[in-house]
Amino acid sequence: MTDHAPLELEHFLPYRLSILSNRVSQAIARAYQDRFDLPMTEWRVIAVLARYDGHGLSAREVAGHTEMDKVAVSRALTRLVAAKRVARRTHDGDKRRSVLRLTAAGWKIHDAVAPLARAHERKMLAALSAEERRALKGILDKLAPVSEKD
Amino acid sequence: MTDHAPLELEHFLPYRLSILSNRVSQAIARAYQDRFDLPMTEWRVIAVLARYDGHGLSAREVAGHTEMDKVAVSRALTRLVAAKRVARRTHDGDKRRSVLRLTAAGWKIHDAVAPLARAHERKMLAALSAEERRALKGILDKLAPVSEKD
DNA sequence: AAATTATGGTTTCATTTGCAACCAGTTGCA
DNA sequence: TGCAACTGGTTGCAAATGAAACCATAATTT
Repeated sequence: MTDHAPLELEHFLPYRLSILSNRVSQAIARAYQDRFDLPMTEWRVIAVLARYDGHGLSAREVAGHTEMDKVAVSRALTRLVAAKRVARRTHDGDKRRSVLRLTAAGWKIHDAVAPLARAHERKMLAALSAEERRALKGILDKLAPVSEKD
Repeated sequence: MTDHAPLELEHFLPYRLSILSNRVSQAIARAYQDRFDLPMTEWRVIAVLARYDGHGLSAREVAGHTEMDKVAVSRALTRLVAAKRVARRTHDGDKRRSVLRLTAAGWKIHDAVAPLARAHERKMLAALSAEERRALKGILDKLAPVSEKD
């Protein structure tokens, strides 16, 4: 019998990362979905519109800040606009661009969900020591570029 | 103007985790897919069958080890068996259970892909210092339980 | 200024994924 | 035994995701 050097999945970094991330995302996604009928994608759009309030971001810019592709953003916006959580106007100088802003309803969702999100993060971080928390930040900073698209 | 305390997505742990994991997974997935017509799910099945060689695992057991749900495993197996990468027999004492084994072709794939996987992991780890690598393991160990299903 | 190329955004279609219902076989128990 | 509850695995259907084609407008080239 040859030595096949089988890979031990449960110690394989990309695998562990994927499992962890999927579990976390799914838990959060379900929470938002159940309480606000708000899929993750839409939450992310709301989050960046809140963050860059007053800038009147375009869909392209939202895509940049959320790391979503433009199709996903477009679909999220369709629903958000329909639900009147986001107001979409057309850019004055460029009729292709949209100009996006949270409505009052959008802000309300944001203000309700943001603390939930933070609580979730805190719960995760609570499992770690202070050094581990610091280390994790550094690690993520270093790994992010490695995984970048060419 | 009220204080809306907007959430900064790019510093939000679950978000960062999700972005990182998705990028990594997708890069790897594409590599396997392109070279071996092997989706991640099927690779995972192969990996655990290789790991528990000789045990004649059932689909249920594969699901357990891969953290995939049984439907995903079933579908992956359909293709793997069709491609003769996995041999499926029926358990002697229990006709519901399948007994799964890698075929020679399955092993060949495994032996080709495993080093690729390891190389990918090495590339990630290379971005980190020795302490960071150690820290990361510990962090993943601690975070995994937090995210567990109830 | 007409023709080309590029950009913001949407639509379409094919594939993937998740969930519930389902089928077959097994176990527990009256 | 015979019936209910359970388990391994598959199927079918609906929603999520991704890639390419597409439309309208803008910028660039000649």
